[in-house]
Amino acid sequence: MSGTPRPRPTMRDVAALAGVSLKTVSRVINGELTVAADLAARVHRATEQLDYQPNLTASSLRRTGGRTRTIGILLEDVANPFSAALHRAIEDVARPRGLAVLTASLDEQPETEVAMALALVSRRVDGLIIAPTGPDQSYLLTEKRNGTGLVFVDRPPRLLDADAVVSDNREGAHRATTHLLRRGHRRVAFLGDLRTIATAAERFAGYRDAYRDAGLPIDDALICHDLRTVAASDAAAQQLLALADPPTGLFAGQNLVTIGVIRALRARGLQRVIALVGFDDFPLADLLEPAVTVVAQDPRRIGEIAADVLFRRMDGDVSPSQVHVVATQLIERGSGEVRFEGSTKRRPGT
Amino acid sequence: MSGTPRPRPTMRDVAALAGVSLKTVSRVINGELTVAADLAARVHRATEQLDYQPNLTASSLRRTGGRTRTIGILLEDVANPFSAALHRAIEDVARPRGLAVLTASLDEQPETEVAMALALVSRRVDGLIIAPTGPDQSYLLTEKRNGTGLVFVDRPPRLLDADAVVSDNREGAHRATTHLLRRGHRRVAFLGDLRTIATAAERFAGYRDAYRDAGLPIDDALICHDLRTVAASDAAAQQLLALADPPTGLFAGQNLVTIGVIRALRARGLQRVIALVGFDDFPLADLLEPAVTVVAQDPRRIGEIAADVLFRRMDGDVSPSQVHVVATQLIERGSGEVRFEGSTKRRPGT
DNA sequence: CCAGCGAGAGATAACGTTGTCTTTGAGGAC
DNA sequence: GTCCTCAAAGACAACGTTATCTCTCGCTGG
Repeated sequence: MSGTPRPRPTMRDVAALAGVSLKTVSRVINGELTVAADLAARVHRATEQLDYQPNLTASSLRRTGGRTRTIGILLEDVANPFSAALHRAIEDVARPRGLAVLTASLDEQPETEVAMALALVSRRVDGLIIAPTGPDQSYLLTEKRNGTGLVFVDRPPRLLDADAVVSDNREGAHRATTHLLRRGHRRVAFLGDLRTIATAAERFAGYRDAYRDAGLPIDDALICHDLRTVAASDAAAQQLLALADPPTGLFAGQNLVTIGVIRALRARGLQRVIALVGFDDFPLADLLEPAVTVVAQDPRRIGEIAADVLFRRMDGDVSPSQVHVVATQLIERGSGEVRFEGSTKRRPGT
Repeated sequence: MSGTPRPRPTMRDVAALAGVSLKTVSRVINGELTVAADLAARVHRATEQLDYQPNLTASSLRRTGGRTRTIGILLEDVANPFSAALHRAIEDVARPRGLAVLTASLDEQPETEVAMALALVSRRVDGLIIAPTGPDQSYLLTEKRNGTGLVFVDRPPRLLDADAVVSDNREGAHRATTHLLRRGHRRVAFLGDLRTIATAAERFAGYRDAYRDAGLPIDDALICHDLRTVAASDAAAQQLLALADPPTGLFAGQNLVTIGVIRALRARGLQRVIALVGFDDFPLADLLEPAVTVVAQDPRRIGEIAADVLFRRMDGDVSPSQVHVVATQLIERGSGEVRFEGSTKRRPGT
């Protein structure tokens, strides 16, 4: 039916049909007010008749500053709830400004981060919001100097001076751990993501701070790092629970880790015996039994702030870059309020 | 430190530094093999020295066909798990082809659909994957004729001939309902999303089919349409459960509806008494008690097929458009296997 | 009545690239 | 040596816009 693609109408075609000059069409399309009403009307009629769609590619090439009205977002994984909420929040701030949003998932692969950042730079995005995964963002130095807005989220940039918006990971982890210590637990295990990830390291630091502030010693046997999947976390938690002197409370330093830990507790029927606090909220946490106590981050807020900061930079703000810290919130739902009673020794039969 | 943005280096600058012509630089950048090795090396050295990044905006303006190496995806909401999984699957197919991905959320607003589609068209995306929300996609007719690839997901297009990839909603709902009828339930309630949404209508049709095939009558008092939120679904379910002659089984025709229904069942302590099957799987459905039986869609598969079809179209495939139907899968987890025993009459005290 | 002005409209060049054509020169056949 | 061929490299125009400059009026004020 359609056959070979027909050439798209251009401003030239509109101008010819409306009987005006090319530049007049440009003025009308861009809403400049120096065009007589009757000419503007003729132009509008012509655009409709031809179904003309302006070519933003050409326009940004010519336009001063080369603005494309497009920004880029690099996230860990658009399908994970934290990233997705961040994404949505940024989109909501960008839309009213007429900005389109390019997205990509990095999957903790530094090479992907560089490749995608450059791919978006080649498309001349006006700004970039990045949840960095590599150990070095200096590859963006030239870009920053060239005028591209640059804001980091979730984790601060390294070897590059730029704005960042992050959760208060250390403080949140401190609160979670203290929450358990206050309820009588002395053996609180830490289960966390890859230590090379800045947020994971911060959360571990918060855990240690809490022990130090409570004047209690940490048993290194209760520390599990580098858990990247639900399955790995499940296995690690099961191993902890099988210790001769097992933990009575668990602090899970990440979303998927929390899920894995819950599976482990269920498998051993300990979900009402062993206390659990997770870092980062997740859907349905309140419908599980027991409902899961978490330190909730606020991805929407992080996204909104990041977008605001980005747009200020894109509008020419050259004040010194800043790290914005977004507070976390401890949500008590039950799993974290299980008190420690009795012996820390292993219950017979489990 | 950075001060005013410096102008970006162009191919011209690279050419000057390397002592070759502009066109030679273009050839090297595009990997054409007709350049002598020593010249190519000089060019590479110059690009690195200047930190040159090709301008894809300019290149797609000039390039035959005006390809931008960018596609657009319009989803209901990038933050909902179904859309996010779809998004991720498409991204995974697009990445190896060097395509960047523009995304936007439509929130069931037809005007947003049109506005965002045109915004992406203005940016000259090579293809569009759309989960349509409006009643009429004919506004894309010109675009299709102009050569933009066009594939619809989740719901078929209306008043426009184009490819679509959808779940087998009717069959899935039929299976879910039959599953309940086979376990002795005679009063199975239907709770669904807005009837104007094509998928919701299909799922309701499947529910009716199942009753018809079983030779049983439907009680219209057990039908609840137009549930858009968890809260509304909760309330609607509670009302159903309070009927003098309440349902003994529930079919929830959508994600959020299922969650609302679970809340209602919990509130009345009926989660092990009344059977529930939900349409569309969701994270942690297996960790709830009882675990939730669902008809799972396969958003990854839908996304992969949509991307494949899109790329074929972009590569010039002009065969007649087609609707690809992706099978659903009934996952028995417990909530849907509760049998009906005894009277359909209201249990005293509930 | 005419210089001067300002606003509306058009002509032209340019943005950074690639398509196409032309030039250059090395190498081979006669 | 001459002619032809062919590959490499460059010159130039063009993609669809917008920035800038110029031109044309109609009006105002003296």
